[in-house]
Amino acid sequence: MSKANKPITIGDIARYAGVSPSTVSRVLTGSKRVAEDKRARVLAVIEQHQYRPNIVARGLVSGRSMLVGVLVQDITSPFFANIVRGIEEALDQSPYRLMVSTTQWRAEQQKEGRSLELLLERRADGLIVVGGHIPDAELRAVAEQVPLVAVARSISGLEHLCLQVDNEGAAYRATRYLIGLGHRRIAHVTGTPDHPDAQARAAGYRRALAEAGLPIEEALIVSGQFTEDSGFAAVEELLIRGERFSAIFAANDQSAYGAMLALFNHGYRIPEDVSVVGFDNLFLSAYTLPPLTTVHHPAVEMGQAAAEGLLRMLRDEAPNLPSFSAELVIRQSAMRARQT
Amino acid sequence: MSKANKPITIGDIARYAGVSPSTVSRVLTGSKRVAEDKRARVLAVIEQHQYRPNIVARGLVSGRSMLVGVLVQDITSPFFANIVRGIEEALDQSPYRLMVSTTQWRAEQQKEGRSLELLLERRADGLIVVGGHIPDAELRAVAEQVPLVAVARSISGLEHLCLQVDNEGAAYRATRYLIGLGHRRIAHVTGTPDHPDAQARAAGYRRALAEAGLPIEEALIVSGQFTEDSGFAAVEELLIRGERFSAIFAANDQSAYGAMLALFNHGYRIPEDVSVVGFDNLFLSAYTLPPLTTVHHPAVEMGQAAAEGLLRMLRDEAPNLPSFSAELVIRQSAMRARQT
DNA sequence: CTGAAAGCGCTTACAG
DNA sequence: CTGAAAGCGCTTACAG
Repeated sequence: MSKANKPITIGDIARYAGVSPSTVSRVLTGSKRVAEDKRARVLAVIEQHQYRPNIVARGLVSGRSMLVGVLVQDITSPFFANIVRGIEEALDQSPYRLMVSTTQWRAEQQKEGRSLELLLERRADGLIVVGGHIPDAELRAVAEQVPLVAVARSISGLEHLCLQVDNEGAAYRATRYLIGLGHRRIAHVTGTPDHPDAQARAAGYRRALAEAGLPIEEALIVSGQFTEDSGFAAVEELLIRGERFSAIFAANDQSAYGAMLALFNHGYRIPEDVSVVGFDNLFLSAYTLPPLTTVHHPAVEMGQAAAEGLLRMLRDEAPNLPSFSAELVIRQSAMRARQT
Repeated sequence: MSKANKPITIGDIARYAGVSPSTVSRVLTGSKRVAEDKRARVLAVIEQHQYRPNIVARGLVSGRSMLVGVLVQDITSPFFANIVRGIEEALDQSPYRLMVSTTQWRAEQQKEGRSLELLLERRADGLIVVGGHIPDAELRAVAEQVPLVAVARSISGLEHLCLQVDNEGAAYRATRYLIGLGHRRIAHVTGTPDHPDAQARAAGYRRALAEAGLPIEEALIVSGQFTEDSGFAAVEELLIRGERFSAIFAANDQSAYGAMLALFNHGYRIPEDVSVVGFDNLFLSAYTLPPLTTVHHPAVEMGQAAAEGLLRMLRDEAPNLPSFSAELVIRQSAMRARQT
């Protein structure tokens, strides 16, 4: 089991090439001119021995780990996974690597903070926070010490470091679309009630109704948790209570999937009997039966933009985060309301 | 933008506490006895200054990075994401952190090797390979240098380091189930043709047919890529060719989703007109319409087991990977064949 | 129990 | 252009 062959060091290379370690270092970093013949000799020896500089040691002297910490709520959620993918793509061109830590399945909030600790302890040069529930104050404190950017969550006081879509506006447009289709009784499955995005989307829903002169019926607003099963349970509840509605606006696609299953189980057809609109446009939403009409949330692009912003901060430039809009993608889960 | 306050070091703590750095180190590592009063003093100063030891420096001395590299084909695929989640859960209890690198979207294979390079360069203490297409030979070479474990892929010659389910057997049982339901013309959407898992599943399908005395019709076997769109295209092709079949066994859930959409678009009902069975039991498969009958692939558990095995290797113990079985989960996408 | 010293593998002024 | 020296922040024998 013992891996006897200890890695070869810069000193070994220097010896083999008949130069000093400093010179080897110089050809490695390209920092200064080195005589052509020596450079060639060093390169040959490196190639021959498959030498790879020890980034850890390099990091000690530079004071940088060349690691970007990513704190993600749940890597298993397709939306967050896409953000991470975007981050990884953007970081690939850079010398930075990704160190990830998941937080969601850590029951208590304290553990979430613990994830942060771990990343910091490892001397991540920068941090990208993806969703999650770490208190704003804590994040503000961290941002004092290390470049930080947040995706899909807001941090009050640090708005310029947060990448988000206009949730309220997008939810407003989604609801308006349903109203335009003639629906008058539109139910809403909210996201996790204390989540800012959930609140913003619910606000957009309410505004659309109000502007159209439609009554806002609290009985049609049921709270979910941004999950499939909570969407399922929410619609079950609506159905059991005997509420009347011809459309549902779900706070995200996952809860829309659950809503659709509840409808299906009760024998309702989508969209003939009830229209459903989601939010996020997960990849799978193009494959539900019927394909889901939803708001496109550009997760991959946001992840990329966040990483690029962080890279900028790492170079001591301004983060300069772009803004993204979320457009409605019309598929087949919503249709014109039947005459009532 | 400059983060002026440079991190405080063990030397600072020593000075403040009036002891030597060695002593501080000793209370930190708990390596040797330290007088109670000094220990208390040091601890107080550490607490007061929020000191966190520099793991990079520590790593230089110990020769370990305390980082586990995870090479994953595609973090965006729910199946792989679940494996990563399992890995993370298992590593959480340990002092190791996760460094991930994705490979799939790097077009050429060379780039996939590059991901490996990057992880090695960072001196990952161990590696977990999740899927992917890095050549076996390359992986065997890497395994010589650093503890390595593979999940959801095989490496010939390194079978004891690979965690896999019995793909052939599970596919066999899934197909048998369909046969038991009275289906005689069962189509198969394969996975990526050169992928071992895809081959094993196709072999299981063929064996079930053969054992039941059913003819194996090559026209009913269409190749997919383990993706939604490839499943869609495969079934489209079947339908356009006018093939007759009453059931489909898809090599994985994602291609089953695509297959279902193609069926839906052509007006076929599931399972009344055609039964569909998938493989993986992704979380979402409980929410498709109708819920998908599929083979449960214990991704999270496999990820955990892989991480635990690696942790064992890191302690110079035998990997001792457990074996997992994949059982059929019966839901509503398959039903008894109609009399023909 | 505890401090001074050496060393982990690199990089970077400092002198030639 | 290039080598010797110092130092990055820690840990670990080595002496007391």
